[in-house]
Amino acid sequence: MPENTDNYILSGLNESQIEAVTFGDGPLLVVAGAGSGKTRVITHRIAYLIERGAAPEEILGITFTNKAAKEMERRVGEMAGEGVMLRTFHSFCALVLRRQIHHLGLDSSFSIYDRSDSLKVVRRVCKQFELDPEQYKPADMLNRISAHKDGVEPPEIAAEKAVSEWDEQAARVYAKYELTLTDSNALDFDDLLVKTVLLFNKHPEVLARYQGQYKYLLVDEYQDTNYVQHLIAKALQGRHHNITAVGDPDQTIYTWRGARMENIMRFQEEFPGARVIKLERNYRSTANILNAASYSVAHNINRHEKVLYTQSGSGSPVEVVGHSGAAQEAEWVAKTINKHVQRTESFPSIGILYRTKYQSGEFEAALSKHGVPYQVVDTTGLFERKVVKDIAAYLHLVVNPKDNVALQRIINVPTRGIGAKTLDRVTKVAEATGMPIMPAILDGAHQQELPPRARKAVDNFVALYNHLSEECFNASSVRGAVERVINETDYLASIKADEREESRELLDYFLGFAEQYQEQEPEGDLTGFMELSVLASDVDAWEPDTGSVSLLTLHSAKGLEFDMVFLVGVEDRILPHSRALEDRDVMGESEAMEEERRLFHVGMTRARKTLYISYANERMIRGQYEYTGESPFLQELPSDGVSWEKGPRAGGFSLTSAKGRWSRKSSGVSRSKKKKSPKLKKAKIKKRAPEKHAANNPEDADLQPGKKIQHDKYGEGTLVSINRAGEKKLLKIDFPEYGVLTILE
DNA sequence: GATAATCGTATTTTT
DNA sequence: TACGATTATC
Repeated sequence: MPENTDNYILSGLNESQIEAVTFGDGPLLVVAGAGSGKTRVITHRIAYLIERGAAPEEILGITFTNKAAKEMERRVGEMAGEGVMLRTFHSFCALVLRRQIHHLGLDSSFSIYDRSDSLKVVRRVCKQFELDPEQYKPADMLNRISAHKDGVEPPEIAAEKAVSEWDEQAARVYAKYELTLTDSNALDFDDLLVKTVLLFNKHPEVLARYQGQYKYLLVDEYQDTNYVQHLIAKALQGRHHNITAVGDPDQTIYTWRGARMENIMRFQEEFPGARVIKLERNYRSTANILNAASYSVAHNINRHEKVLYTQSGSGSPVEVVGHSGAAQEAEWVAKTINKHVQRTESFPSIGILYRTKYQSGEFEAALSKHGVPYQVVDTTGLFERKVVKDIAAYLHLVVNPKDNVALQRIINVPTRGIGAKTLDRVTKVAEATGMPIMPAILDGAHQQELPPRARKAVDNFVALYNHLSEECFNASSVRGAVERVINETDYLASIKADEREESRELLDYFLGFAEQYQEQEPEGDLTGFMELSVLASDVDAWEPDTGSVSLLTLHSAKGLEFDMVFLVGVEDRILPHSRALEDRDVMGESEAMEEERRLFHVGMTRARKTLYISYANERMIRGQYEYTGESPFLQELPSDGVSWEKGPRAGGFSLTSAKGRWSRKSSGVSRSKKKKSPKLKKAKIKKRAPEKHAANNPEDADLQPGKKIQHDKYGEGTLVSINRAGEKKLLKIDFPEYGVLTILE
């Protein structure tokens, strides 16, 4: 290896990292535990390859999110300049398909459907087939379709494989769904991957071109790749065999989306001669944090043994803190942050991590009440808001007139007298002509079929469409095009007065995004912008460490790190989420359960110095207070390096009478008034101090998991969990002699 | 055909 | 709770 490159590319790296960075040609798997510097290895390896003579254009780096791609681009840019292609699988495939999809007989102006678009199609198909929406839930159907696509199984295969009525119906819906998308010249997220594989299979000469171009392929987060993605990676490295995959099986948290840990586990079989390098030294966390996380995830059975070590000090203990309710938990987090800031007079990077999005509300309220700046990293961002989707639909339709979903979305938005009935007729007329709706009405197919009034309305719409097409075509910028659509449709005027301001704000953000897009992609056109608006998420725009606390889900926390982490809501049906508990099998734990545990592990390993884990005994779920209580995962933490603080013992509580029963009085009606601000949830500091009541029932507050309980039949036991069942409570109590029993009280 | 009121169901996680 | 979807009314 060239000696002179060592200093700036290799300095500060440990032995295994250097080995990975300087690995020569051939397949390489880097199994990198949390905090072991895997991103560094990738960026340095790219720099090394370039130093060693590879052209930047010959390198393709695949990341899991656009955000990660951007970050990597920045880091590679600093070390080795520009020109390396860094993208997600989805955006790379979109790029390939825009250029090559004509080989598959499709049109390069295709729309990309997000999940809600796809769901609309599935709903319509289900309705058409007159399927009972109870038994055949569109969302489940779509998940199934997606699973088939992940496995590159076309509808015919799906039908063959069906072993139940449900499977058969799903296959039928799948087939129709595919036809509908093709007619609309649209691809869904999965199609981006699947069509790319098809393209490569059917047209080896196209594949050969990409194989020739990309001599080096590096894939990050390999543990979360699915089958199609694996096929794409395999195809791309087919000529030079220079694939570097980096990942950590313990951080597989997307199996629900088809991620396969086996892609890592069986890497050597798939890529013969592959070298495997493990990165086992953790540079991020204190020993206590690392130890707690490792100990916990070691409870998974389906796992390859991996030992992480650190040379940092033990640090302060991991603190586990219980609370009576979710509001108290949030309050405690806010106060703890303030205390810390006052004591140290500094603002460390802080993350509040939770399992589900809806949990953010309590924290937003508490933080703003205490004047703590925060930002919610919300993935249901700008582009999924109705207002933005409406305007985007016009743009989609201009780019791709066949886009039936877009058309159906806006043909009567703002209302222009084209109701369900007219739309229905128009759809029928279009079907008769064999054309998608917009082309059909542009052709005047509706003229004879509609009553005068409806015809006029449709004619007006056609006129508007033509006008918009022209405007967009003539617009000097992407922003200009978007602006004209907003103006010419008179969209804002149609919004109810009290929501108009908010809509305006959202659209302003959208416009700002268009402008930003153009700055970054001077060559970019409307099609490119529309693509970005579907594939990008708000996480991509989020900037860490800006002197505010970050609120985010465990999933979106992947790959990030904070000085201080609050892992909150670590409760019975929240962290192992209730949905994961459902399919628990009798013999042991389900796959889903293990994934929840990995999620817990991912959360803990985000922390550098301080880790708090907290739970509440009660929280609002679906508008009702429910008992949750300690997560079973907490029992799996090591005793060393973890300190416990049970929730506040509020009020006197008569636990036992002579008969070992406990009395129960009326539970105070608790409520929390939380008016959700309709504004953008991103990066803003709310000033409101909502009323915060909570479950202040002293009895309940004292009935904490972990509490010793005397039972007249079974003796003393430890309360494991509490669930409310109507008027009664279901108590799970661990008795030394009998094990865990469930008692209805 | 548009609007308001009511009803029912969903909340895991995301490219 | 809170949203979307269906229904009732104008």
